Amino acid sequence: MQEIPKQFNFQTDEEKIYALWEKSGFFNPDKIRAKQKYCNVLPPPNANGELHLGHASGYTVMDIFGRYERMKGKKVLLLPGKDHAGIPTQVVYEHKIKKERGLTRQDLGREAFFKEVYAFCIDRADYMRAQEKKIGISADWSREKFTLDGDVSKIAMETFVRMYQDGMVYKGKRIINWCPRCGTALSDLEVLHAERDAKFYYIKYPVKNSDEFITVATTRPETMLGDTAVAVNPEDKRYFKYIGRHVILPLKNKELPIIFDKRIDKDFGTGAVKITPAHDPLDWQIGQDHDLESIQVIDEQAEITLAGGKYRGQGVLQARENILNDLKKLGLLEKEEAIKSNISICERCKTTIEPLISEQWFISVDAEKYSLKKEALEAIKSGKINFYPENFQKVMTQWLSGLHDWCISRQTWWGHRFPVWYRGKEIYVGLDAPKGEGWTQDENVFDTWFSSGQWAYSTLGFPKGKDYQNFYPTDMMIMGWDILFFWSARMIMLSLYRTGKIPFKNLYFTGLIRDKEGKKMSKSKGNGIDPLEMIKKYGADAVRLSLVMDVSPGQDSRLYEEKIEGFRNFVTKLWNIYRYALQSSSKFKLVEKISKKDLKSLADKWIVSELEETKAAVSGFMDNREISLSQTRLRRFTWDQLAAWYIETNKIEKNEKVLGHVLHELLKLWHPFMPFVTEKIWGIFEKDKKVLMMAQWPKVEKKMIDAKAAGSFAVLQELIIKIRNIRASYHIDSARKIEAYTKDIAEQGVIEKLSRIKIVIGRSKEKMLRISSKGVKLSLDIAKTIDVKKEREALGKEIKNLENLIAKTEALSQNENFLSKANVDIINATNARLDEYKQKLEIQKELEENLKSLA
RNA sequence: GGUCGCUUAGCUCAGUUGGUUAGAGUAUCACAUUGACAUUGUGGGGGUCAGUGGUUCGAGUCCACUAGCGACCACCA
Repeated sequence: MQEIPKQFNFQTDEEKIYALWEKSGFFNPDKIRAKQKYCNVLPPPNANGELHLGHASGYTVMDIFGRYERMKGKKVLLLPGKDHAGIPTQVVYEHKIKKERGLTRQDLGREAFFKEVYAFCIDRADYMRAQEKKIGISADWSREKFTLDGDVSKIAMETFVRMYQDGMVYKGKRIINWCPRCGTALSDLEVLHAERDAKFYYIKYPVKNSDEFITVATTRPETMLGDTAVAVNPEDKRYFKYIGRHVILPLKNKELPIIFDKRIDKDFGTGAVKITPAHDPLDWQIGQDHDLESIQVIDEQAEITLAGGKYRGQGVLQARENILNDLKKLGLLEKEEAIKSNISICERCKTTIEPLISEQWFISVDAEKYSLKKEALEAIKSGKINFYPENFQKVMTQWLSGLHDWCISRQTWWGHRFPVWYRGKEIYVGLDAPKGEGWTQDENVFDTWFSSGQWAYSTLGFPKGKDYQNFYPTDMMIMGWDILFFWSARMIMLSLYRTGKIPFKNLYFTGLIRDKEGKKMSKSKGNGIDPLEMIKKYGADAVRLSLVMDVSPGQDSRLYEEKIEGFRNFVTKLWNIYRYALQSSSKFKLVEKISKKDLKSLADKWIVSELEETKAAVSGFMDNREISLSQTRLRRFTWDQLAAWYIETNKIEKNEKVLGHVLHELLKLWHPFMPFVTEKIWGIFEKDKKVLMMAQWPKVEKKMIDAKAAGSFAVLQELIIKIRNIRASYHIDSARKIEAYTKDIAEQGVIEKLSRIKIVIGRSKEKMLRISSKGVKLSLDIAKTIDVKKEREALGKEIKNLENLIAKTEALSQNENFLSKANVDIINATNARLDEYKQKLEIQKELEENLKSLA
């Protein structure tokens, strides 16, 4: 007998198993001989931190599909990478040098800063890679990419150059979102909105040549320094009399035109709005349309500019206070009102965004020569990309439809610097610096999503690389829904433009992992769960299961330690099934193939039949990307059928070959979900074979499906459960063997053992409790122990239930509409069901008679 | 304002193209047990599938509306 520990020792074994897989070489698709291919370019995590649950959950899904496809005999490439993650990484590193050395990036200078951050990222990447391996992802590390790698960068740059040549990028002065803390422009997507308590200030603007006033309401009085008009709705009768007239801007004594624009809501505030084109997106638009001057009064540090006169140099909040005081002195502040207001904040640092006019680079999403927007919409509409869940297709379509030009220049240092050079009024856009003297390179770097948006093909060596030829378009892309717009939409647009093809055939969204209360996990709240700590405590397999089981795509899920613990117990259960097998016989081994001849007992036929049904169901679910359903089905087979019933019968009527076969197939079926424990067990049994990871996914043997055996076994189970039930409700000592009489019975041994009774063949004595399932009857010698009244009540309830069912089913089976419209299979099944109910009813009535006789 | 979700057992969630008497995990209660099982086994209780209406022979599943919750997008001067 082999000695094997009571549970899987994941703490020491996981690392060895991962090393074994790496050594086997099969993470690398070049080592796999197969015609069919499967590729998933993995989303690169930001190379500035730690592996968190979001990564863990995504990787688990990616790995499950990857391992499944590999076992199905495909050349599988899971291509890992890291993202330089422009702004977030810069923010992290700036904090670091401030804290550790008291330095700013300016102290270091651009070049030195970049070098340091680069080294930092490489170091973090090593650290994170080790973490990624812990979750078990079967990625080809030899192909790992970084967004700043030369080849990857070059492709991204080329795309920019081409787009420039195709008239799809332009540089222009526009109102943009400015983060004063990060010191850069941001795209609309990088701006969040938050509701804050604010004040609405009503300010009186004197009307020129009169003693009247027009009152405007604003939450940002400091911007009035840059006002260039007051606008009202053209249908607002209150202001008709001011057509063609002017107001005087207080504090600056400047004449402002009164303009009419239908974008002004006459029911909001006073219906009159101060227009500051330089510091408000809507005002900017109105300013453009009415040819208004833009006066920048707030600078990039969120301080008042020279144009702000005496308020120059003050921070916006300080200026606001001073301006309000001055207005009060002049009697021009009519009133203040507390309101809730939506403000824009920086996604990364939560600083209030200052909208201001700035010269930036933009991608035109709807250019004349090539419309990124239209092409993407069309590709999605054509259904070339399968969305999981499907409704995210709508979300994507809607977002694309309303897409504006995308600001891609960032005034940070960490990232791809624009391949643009200037000399006087000359501009040069190209991959390499232009020849000649006096050129200076554009200071900006690309929005990080511009390079990651090209990840699907830039990592594969577009356009000539072997991987690109082999694996593009990729098969699968998996990400959290929170980066749907940031990433997947941009990947679709940029890939279509650059390669003419969709980047991936399937787009699968995972939900967010929340805490037990459904709250978002975050460092500041301290409610986060560290996946690595959990792996250490419960094992990677348990963590994997807890992240994907009973979870559906795109739907958020909650995670808490008890849940992981439950899955750890399941891993232990699986382990012990194999431990039992090993201990049951010194010769036990896994069996690859069996034939019908090997099936001896009813239980053998039943379990093999169930195995085949399970294989078919699991494969079907997996092909539909239904991870959770696959697992649920497998779990039921493993625990409720195999462990609870078959192994119990196997203790009575051993059939090592059948058990060995079932366990052989079971390991394969579980492997994509629980790679470590299954590989470990496989290694114990199949020392000389290649790794389980490369074993062939089970094929369904239809001829082994045996409905008759399944039916007979169900009868057996019913009888046994009935006896157990009686024992439980009357607390009959488990040691007491109830005597049972019957004329003739199959599977006597199994019934006796599993329900702890002693069967005597022969006529039953008087006053015995009868039980029955289908045609099988047993008389139990416990008439004295039971409460006849209680049993009759229970039986009565059951009889009534059956009668109701029969009435309902009978009505259905005779309904003409049903007969003419329903599918034949359904009709047959309904009739069969009806017969079954009737049979059952008959049995119950017999039992009722029996009970009456006992009273 | 627009869009998209969610609402199923005490809790956390599944529910595959509409078709058995709606499931699992967990919790709880009773009994048993250290026998492959960091426990496990057996059994019980627990749901008018948010509500209303519709389509259908048949609705947890499809449609409409309502309510509550959530998210996203836009805008809020």
